[in-house]
Amino acid sequence: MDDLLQRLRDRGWRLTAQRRVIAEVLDGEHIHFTADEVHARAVERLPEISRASVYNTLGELVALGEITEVTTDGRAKRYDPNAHHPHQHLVCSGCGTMRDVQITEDPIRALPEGERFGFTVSNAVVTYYGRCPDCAAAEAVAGGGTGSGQARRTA
Amino acid sequence: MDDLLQRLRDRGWRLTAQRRVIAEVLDGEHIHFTADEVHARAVERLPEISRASVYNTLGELVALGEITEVTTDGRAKRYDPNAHHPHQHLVCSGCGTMRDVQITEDPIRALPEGERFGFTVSNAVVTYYGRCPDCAAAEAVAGGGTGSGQARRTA
DNA sequence: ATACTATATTGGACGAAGTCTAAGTCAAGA
DNA sequence: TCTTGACTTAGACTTCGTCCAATATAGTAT
Ligand SMILES: [Mn+2]
Ligand SMILES: [Mn+2]
Ligand SMILES: [Zn+2]
Ligand SMILES: [Zn+2]
Repeated sequence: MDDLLQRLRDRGWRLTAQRRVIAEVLDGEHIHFTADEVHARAVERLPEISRASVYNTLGELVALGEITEVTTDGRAKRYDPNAHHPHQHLVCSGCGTMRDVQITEDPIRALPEGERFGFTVSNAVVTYYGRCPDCAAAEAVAGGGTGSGQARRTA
Repeated sequence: MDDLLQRLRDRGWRLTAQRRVIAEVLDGEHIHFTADEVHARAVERLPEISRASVYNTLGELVALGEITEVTTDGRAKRYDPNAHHPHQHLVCSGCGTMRDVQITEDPIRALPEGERFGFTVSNAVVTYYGRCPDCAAAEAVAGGGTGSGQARRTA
């Protein structure tokens, strides 16, 4: 975290209060926040921080490879501070909860040459979808209902 | 295609001009359109068709499993008529072109039990990112430039 | 062929997520 | 301490998508 701030300084960043607070939020709980969730937490420490600064800083951190942008479905992007340790995600289609997972195979190896069409393939994103235990339980209680509808939490 | 209309009729759908036209557009070129691209092409055949109907129908077709919704980055969702033949996608990070690809491994098998956290895992989406030959060529011409910037086409 | 009605369509208002800009502020070096 | 270019800010704006009340119509019953 201090190392992060140092790396940023080394890259010529001005260390503003805003950037410091955003770094703190991302460091605190390493979990997948949306930009607005980051903003909400940043405001607690620095009430006048703007949405624009959060978007700017997150975008810059992504460009530097310090955090990762995760898009699941049509919802808001989430920002993943766990960027130096490559991993994939398991997402609950009921409530949106997201967990880091490690897989055993290198997915790039699963793409044969004949399926590359001359592309230079640089990375693969694997996302698993399913029901988390909570949503499964909620469904059981609801008595085999429609299977849809669920308050949308996310971590 | 006619079979699609038949399947819809069998499911109790009213066969309206709008739905017919949307089915035609999706059938014509099997490629990954956004809702607005579908609308633009539908309008050529049925000028008064509304955006709302396109969204409604696409949503219904997805629910029936007749087409698939594809989200790559933060942009508009794309609709994939190639739904009865499961596949993954290879996306050019330069221009956004998207190609269907077949992979050799079942990605779900690459997720160990210990990494499932009690979820019932139902499917995995694998997306490959890279540079298409055109973008690679354009870069070479530009003489090892920044590597960014590129008009965003998509197929 | 006509009437009926549940289902579908429409335009436009609305909303969420994100981008952009012009004016003001401030971190850091001299 | 002064200076200045990098940074921040509020709010307008864009894009993608949803929702609604009013209207039209596919399919069926008569
Ligand atoms: Mn993660
Ligand atoms: Mn496809
Ligand atoms: Zn859940
Ligand atoms: Zn390309």
